[in-house]
This record gives sequence, structure tokens and C-alpha cells, in this order.
Amino acid sequence: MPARRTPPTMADVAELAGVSPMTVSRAFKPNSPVKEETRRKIRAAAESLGYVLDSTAAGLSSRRTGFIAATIPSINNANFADTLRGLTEGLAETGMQILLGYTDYDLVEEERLIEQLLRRRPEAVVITGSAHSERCRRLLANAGVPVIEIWDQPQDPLGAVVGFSNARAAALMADHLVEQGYRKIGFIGGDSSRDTRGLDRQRGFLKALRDFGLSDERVLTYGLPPITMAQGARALEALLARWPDTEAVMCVSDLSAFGALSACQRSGLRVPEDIAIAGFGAYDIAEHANPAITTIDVGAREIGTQAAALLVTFLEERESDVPSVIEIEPTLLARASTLRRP
Amino acid sequence: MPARRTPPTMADVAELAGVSPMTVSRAFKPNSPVKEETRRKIRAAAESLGYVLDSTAAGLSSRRTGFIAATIPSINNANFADTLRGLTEGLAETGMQILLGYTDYDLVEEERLIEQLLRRRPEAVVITGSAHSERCRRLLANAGVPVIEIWDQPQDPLGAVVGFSNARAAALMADHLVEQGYRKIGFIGGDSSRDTRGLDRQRGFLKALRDFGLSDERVLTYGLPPITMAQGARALEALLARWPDTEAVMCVSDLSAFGALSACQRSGLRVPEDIAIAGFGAYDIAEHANPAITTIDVGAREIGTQAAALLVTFLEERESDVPSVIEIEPTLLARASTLRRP
DNA sequence: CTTGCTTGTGTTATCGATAACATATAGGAT
DNA sequence: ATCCTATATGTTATCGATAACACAAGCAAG
Repeated sequence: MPARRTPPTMADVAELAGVSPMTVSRAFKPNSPVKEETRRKIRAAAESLGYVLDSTAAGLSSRRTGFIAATIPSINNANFADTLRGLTEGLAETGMQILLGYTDYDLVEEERLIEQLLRRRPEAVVITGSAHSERCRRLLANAGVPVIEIWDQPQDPLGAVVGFSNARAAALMADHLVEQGYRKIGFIGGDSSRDTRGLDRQRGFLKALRDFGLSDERVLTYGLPPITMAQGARALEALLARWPDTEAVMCVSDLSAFGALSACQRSGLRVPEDIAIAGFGAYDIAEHANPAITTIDVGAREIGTQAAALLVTFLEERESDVPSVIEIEPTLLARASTLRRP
Repeated sequence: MPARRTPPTMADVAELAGVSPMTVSRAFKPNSPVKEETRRKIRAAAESLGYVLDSTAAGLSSRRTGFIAATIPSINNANFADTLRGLTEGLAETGMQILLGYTDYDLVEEERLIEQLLRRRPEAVVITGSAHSERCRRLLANAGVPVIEIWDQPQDPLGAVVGFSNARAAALMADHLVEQGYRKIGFIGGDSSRDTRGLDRQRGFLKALRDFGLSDERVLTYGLPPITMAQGARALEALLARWPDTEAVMCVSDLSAFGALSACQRSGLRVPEDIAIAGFGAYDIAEHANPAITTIDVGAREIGTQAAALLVTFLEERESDVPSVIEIEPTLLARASTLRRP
């Protein structure tokens, strides 16, 4: 079977099966009135020609592309990958295909990306984060399709929301550390405004410290978000160089927390006896580190699942106008890296 | 600006700008003869209407969809994410969009996925792995577009290849362990045939052991691939329960190696003094673990970069018929987890 | 036996853009 | 002044499928 120049079309299948193209079209859709025998004949003809439906043409004609556009800041991030997995699995039965884009934590890139994605006429858009350029907001509003913002709690939502408060989630960790008796508490994060969720965590954490009457000055930012294990390690060293008596540190993510933990161990500090380390995100690594790292589980997978469920109702009922806000409840996972044993 | 029912079309922009739709079409393509003033007028009209090009229609008409289909086994895998990043960045300048699918290490799912992707009429297909169902091979052959298999070295390539020999890569590790003086060497991997690359590693590793005249019996498979940190930990415990005098273990991936390392440390074993642990894949975690884990860098990012470069030539020259095979050279990263200090 | 509904199939128009061809204008070469 | 070429724009047909409508046949209900 030689590779052909142009793939066979529905008309080719129709001719071979001795029916009209319209019947072929129907034969490929479930729940359309086609005699079982005709359908078999068409299926056989299609298979023998190696026919594959052209969704491009189908989408143009039916005005339903079967695409859901989704943006995430980065591929190399287990949290967003989990969300994506929840989304993918939740949409599997609908036959919708996810059109994915990476913003690299950059609003300008996000705007470019959204425009590129909208060109494909997705039937809905799932967008990570709540900070968008003005033009990006306008593009989304004009697109006339449901929009779901995830992983955040926007002041001014574009449509539906499946998210949580990064500030409150981080405050949970402050509560925990204070409750464990730590008083000289620091924070490690990235050093630009790109990662707004990271900044929200920092803000929420420091605010909670202040509310406890504690100092909020032990903040060390290092590297472009999302910060890596290596950067977490260096940040911890720098933080201890400046404030050697620090008792506990929260890191903006589990990856940087793991780096910080490694740095402690290399310099002979015991965790948590000499210094407590906490992370964020409930990555696998936090669970399997020695000691296991206290972290916040933000329900990354569930965000995807809930967004998918919301999409299913939107697509079924065409009721994109009712903005709904689903709040995910982050939970603290207290582990050895911060627990004081009396 | 209210959300409209149906988005504006090129004809709407044309009317507002006082030109023909064709001119609008040209105004959006670079290197087409349009007066600068006209172009500005059209751009302004488009912006004021919130016009976004419909790639669906464009693709149908021009027979160039701007899609590259790509499949990877899993999202939650830093290696494949790296490959994807290389691919994305390498294709960025071309304006091609990646249409991504996850096979979940399953050939049946792969076939389903490939058919779904081919419906979108991608201009090329990048597919991870070399094992495919018969129908999948036929679909790809019939599609009439360049196909690149990555991350492997197929016996019978579908088209171009950017990969490496998993067996030889694993043999590198056997060489290293033997060279370090270990003799009672084990292997930890997943326990099904789904992950063919993992199996290739196992095969190559055991073969190398035999070639050194060593026993190849210390193999423990545990859990569905890709195996997790937790499974790596349990596998190590099981392996030591059965062969307590094991001196060194290679794990099919760095994640399971990290789990194994943690398991050792929990049970008071010193690494590498009591037992050496090695991984595969050069994940971040291997570098930052304590001790750092010896691993194999397979050049995941480079696989993506090279595949992108190949695609660029294919798309420019329309020379998909010349199958090229690019071999990536895996390298051993010798680290503390296996190094004997005399 | 007629009416009305369901099932199965065909016909025509259309989705939104672009390729291919056609035309007009401006400037340069001869 | 004439021809030629490059630039700038318009016209027509078409990409491959599906929506909407039309129609035939079969069967049930009245």
C-alpha cells in the first residue's frame, strides 16, 4: 500500500460503498439513523482505503472543532501535569481534544498564545492563573466561548473559576510552623513578579507571620520562578548566612524545599532539629525525602477534574453565561521536616 | 464590548477596511505584496472588531494546518517534558503548533490516539517509541506526512529516527558498576511489557552483567511502569529480603532510584558504602539527592531539539522520503551513590 | 385505508479562508 | 514613447465535511 499524495476523502469512501457522502458522514457519527448493514459496508470501504476523517473540514462545517484550549505556565511541573491529567481524563468520554500551550509564566507570551489558540476555534478555554493582559482579556471575552480560570482566585473573573487562595494556603503553613513552636521563620521564593501565585503565597505567609506578631523580614528570593532545587539550595545558604539563627523556612515549592533540605544536610544541619523546612505543592519528592517534607496539597489533580466536569456541563447545556466559582480546599500535610518531637 | 454569537470573519474586516477579503488574507501573511498603508488600515479594522483568524478554514483551504502531532507516553515525566520543550522551542520560529497526545504506555491507546491526531491533518508526526500496532503503522504510512520516531532505535523505522539504544545505555551503567568493583549487582524495574524502553534497559544491563561473567538473577520487578518512588522503595526492600548480600542496584529510572535510596537510608544502610544505587534519566532529583545518584543522561532535551531541526528541513524541502537516523549518545554521570572512595 | 411518525437516504448550500488567475498601476529600461 | 516588470489588489473556484431540507418506505394507530 503506497503512500498517496492526498488522503482519500469521504467522497471516495462513498463511491466505493455505493452511497452518498452524507451517508458516510452519518455512518461515522453515533446515534444517526443508518442501517446497520450500510454502516458495515461503509466502515469496510473506509478501512480498505485507509480513510481518516478530516476534522478540519468537519469543524468548519459543523462549527464544532472538538478542541478545548488549555494554558499552563510550564510543562516541567508535576503540579500542572496533574491538573492536565485530571482535565484529560475528565474530558476523555466527550471526545474533546486538548490543545495545550505553555506561557512560561509570561503575560506577553500568554497573550500571544491565547490568540494562537483562539485561531483554532476551541469550544472552551481553560487558563491557568488570573493575571492577564488587557488585550488577552478582550480576546477571550470576544471569543464567545466559556472560559475557566484555574489555580487562583481572580478578583475579576473572566468566567468560571476552579481555584484556591494561594495566600490562605500559605498562611496554613505559617499557622503550622508557629504552632510547632518556631518563631524565627523565613521564606524562600523566586525573585520576579512573573509567578503571581508564588507571590501570593509569599504575601499570605508573611501576613500570617505579622498577625502572629512575628518578624516578616527573613525573605530570600533567588532566581527566576519557578525556582529549581539548585536555586532552593543556594537560597537557603544565603538565608542562613544573613540570618543564622533562623528556626524554620517555608519554600515556595517542594522542589526548592528539597534543594534547601539537601543544602542543610550537606552543611551538617539536622532537619528539623536545627532547622525546619517546609514546601508547597505536595510533589512526590516531598513525601519520599528524608526526612519527609511538610507541604501543602493544593489538589492539583482535582482542579483538573472539576474543570473538566464544569466543561462538560457547559458543552452540554450551552450555558456558558452562568459564572461558577469552585473553591478547592488546600490541606496541610504535616511531616517530619517540621515536626518537633517532644 | 459584548460577547458576540459568531466571531467576525475576514469578510467583516474587509468591509470595514474597504478592501476585498483576499487583501485581508494577504495582510496577515508576511512577505505578501500589500501596501503598508493598506496593511495598517486592515490591522486597525481587525483589532477594532476583535477579529481572530480562523485556522480551521485556513487549513482546509491551504491544505496546511500548521499542526505537528506528537505523542509521548506520559505527561508526568520530566524526561518527556524535556523532549517536548526541545521540540517546542525548536519549532517556535516556524509557527507550527504541537498537537500533543499521551499514550499511557499502551499500544492500543496509541493507535486510537494516532487516528485522532491524524484527523487533524498534521503536517508531520513525532511519535515516542518504536513499538506500534499493525494498524497504527498502516495509518501513519497512509497519512503521507513525515514521521519521526524518537527515544528508541526501531528495527523497522516508519521514517526518520532520533533516538538511542536503551540497551547500550544501560550497559554503560553495568560497565561503571563493575569497574567500581561491585560484583553482586541487581536491577529494579516495572513488571509488565508496557514500557518497552524500560525492558530494553533491563535486557541490556543483564546482558552486560553476563558478559562480565556475573550473575543476572537479581532482578526485581514491581508495579506497572513507569514505577514510582514508592514502588522503587518497596522493590529495593524486596530485593534485599531475597538477596541480602547485594552490593549494587541499578533502577530503571531516577525516580525509582531515589525511592530505593530513601528505603536504604530508612533502614540504616549507607549508600554507597553498604550498597550502591544507580538510576537512569538524569532527572534533577538524581543530582540533588544525598548522596547524588549516578545516572545516565540520555539527552532528552536534545532529542526534541534534533527532531525539531529535522522537521524544519522536512517542511521546507518537502523531502520526507529520505529517512534519516540521528543517534543520540547517552552519557554516564558518575556520582557519589556508586563511587567507591579508596 | 388514511394519517402520522420513524427510519434511512439523497440533494443543495454553506462554513471561512486561500490558491490561482486576472487586472491595474507605477516606475524603469531601452 | 513603448515595452516590461514588480507591486498592489480583485474575482472565482475550491478545500472536505455537515446542516438543513426533502423524500421514500415501512409500520402503527385510529
